[in-house]
Amino acid sequence: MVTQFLPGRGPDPAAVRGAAWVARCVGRGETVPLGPEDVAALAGSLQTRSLQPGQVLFAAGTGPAGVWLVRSGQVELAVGSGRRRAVLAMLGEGDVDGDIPLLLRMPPPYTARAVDRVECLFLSPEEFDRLITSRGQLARRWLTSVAARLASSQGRLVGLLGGTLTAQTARLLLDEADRDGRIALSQATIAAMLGARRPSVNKVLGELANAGLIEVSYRSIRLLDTKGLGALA
Amino acid sequence: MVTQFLPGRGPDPAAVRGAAWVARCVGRGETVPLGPEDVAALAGSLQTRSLQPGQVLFAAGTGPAGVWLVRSGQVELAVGSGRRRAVLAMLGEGDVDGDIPLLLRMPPPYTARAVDRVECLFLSPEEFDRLITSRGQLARRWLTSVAARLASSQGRLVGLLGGTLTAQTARLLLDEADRDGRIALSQATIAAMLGARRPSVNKVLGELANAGLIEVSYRSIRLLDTKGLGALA
DNA sequence: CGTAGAGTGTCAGCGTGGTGACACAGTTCC
DNA sequence: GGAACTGTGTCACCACGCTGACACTCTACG
Repeated sequence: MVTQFLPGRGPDPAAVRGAAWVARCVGRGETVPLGPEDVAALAGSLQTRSLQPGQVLFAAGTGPAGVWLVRSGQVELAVGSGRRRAVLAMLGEGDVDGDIPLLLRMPPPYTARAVDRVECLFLSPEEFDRLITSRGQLARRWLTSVAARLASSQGRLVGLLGGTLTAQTARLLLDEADRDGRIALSQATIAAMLGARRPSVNKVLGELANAGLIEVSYRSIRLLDTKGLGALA
Repeated sequence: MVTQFLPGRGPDPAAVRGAAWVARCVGRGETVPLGPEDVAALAGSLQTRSLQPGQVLFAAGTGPAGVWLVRSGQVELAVGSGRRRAVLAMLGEGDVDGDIPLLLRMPPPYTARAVDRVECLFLSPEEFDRLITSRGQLARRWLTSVAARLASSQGRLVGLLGGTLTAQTARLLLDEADRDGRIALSQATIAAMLGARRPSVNKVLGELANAGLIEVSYRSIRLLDTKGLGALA
C-alpha cells in the first residue's frame, strides 16, 4: 500500500496532509517554523504506508531502510526475542524513527515492529538525505526532534538506574501514559522495558492497584493517582 | 580562566586551533565537511575554559548554561548524589554536551561535573543559537553529533536491560574502554553507571580478573581479552 | 615524610526479584 | 458458539545482588 506524489499531476492530497502533520509534529515548531516551501518539499517526498500487526519496519543489522513517522498505532523498538527481548521504546502517534542509521551510516541496532495495525508516513533514504541537505530549516527542525529523543532516552536511563522495581515501574507508567492517563501495554512488554520478568511486574502492578494508584485491565492500565506514583518514583 | 576572540585584533590562535579541532571531532566529518568559513565562524565564538576537579559545568534544573566541548579530562553526567547517584555518561576528549537543553529550551535534567582537571571549549547559548541558525553545514554536522549520542544512549539502555551483573559489567567495560583498552573509572563510578552497588561490582571485577579477562588496578582497569568479554555480554 | 582522603577488598545476613510452572480470563476469528 | 491464542494471576523455591561494616592500600599534597 503505497501512495506517492506524482510530479506534474498536482500534489497527492494525502501526502499534503501528511506534510502538514509532519510540520506540526516533528521537532519543536515554536522555535523553528517551517516555511510553505519546506512543507511542499515534504509533501513531494512522503509516502503513506500501512502495516499489519507483527510486520517489521526495519530489522536490526540490516541496511538502512528509511525514515518512518507514525500516524497511528504502536511500534515496538526491541533487541533480541523471546525471554531475552529488551524493549527500548514504544513509538506512538507523532514519533519518528529510522533516521539515525541514515545519519550515522550504520545498520540499526534494534528491530522496529508494528504491534497494532499501524499507519505511517515514509521517507526513502535518498529523499531524506536530499531534504536534510537542501532545506536548512528542516534540518534545524530535525535537530530538535533527535534532541528530544535523546532526552527521552536519557530519561529511561535514569529510570532504570535507580530504585526498586516498584519505583522503576511507577516512573515508566508516568512516562508512557498518554494524555488521559492510559497505558496500552501488555505486562510482558512492560517487563521487557524494565529488564524485569513478567511475574515480578505483575506483582508490583497488583500492589499499585491495591494502593489505589492504578487500575489494571486487559492490555491496559489507567493511572488513578499521578501524585502518588510520583512519590514512589 | 577565559580567552575569547576579540574582533578587530585578529583571531585568537587558541580559538582557531579549537575550531579546527571541533571541525574534526563534532559529528561525522566524512559525510558533512565544514567549509573554511564555518571553521572561521566557530573560531570567533569559541572560548577556552579550564575546570578544577569537582567543578560543575552545569547543574540539573538550572537555566541552560551553554555548550561544552571536552578537550581533555573527564566529565561526569549524573543525577542525584551519595547512595542514589546515577551516572548517565562519562564525557572524554571530543565529547560534547549542554546543547540539548538549548535546543529544547528546557533545563538540563542532570548535572555535569569535572572529575579531573578538564580543558574545555565553550559556546554561549547566544553564539550556539546564532551558529546553528546561520550556518547550514554546521547544523547538519551537529545533527550527526546528536544522533551519535542518541545511539550511544540507546546502547547503554540495551546493556542495562539484559542479563546478570557480570554481563552488564562486561558490556560497560567494552563500551567505555579507550583505544588501548584502558578504563579510568573508580569502581564506585562503574557501579553508579550500572545501577548497582560497589561491593557487587568489586566482586564481579574480581571474577573477571581471575578469569584473565581484565587487569584491575587503582582507579583503572585494563582489558586483556576483548573476545572473552564479548562472549560474556 | 607523614597524614588525610579517596579507593579497594571482603564478609555474613538478608531480601527482592528470577525461575518454571500451571490455571484461568479476555480476545479474535472462523 | 467454540477453538486457538494471547494475556493475566499466582505459587514455592532459589539465587543474585544489596546492606552495612571494617580493614587495608594507594595517591595527593602540605
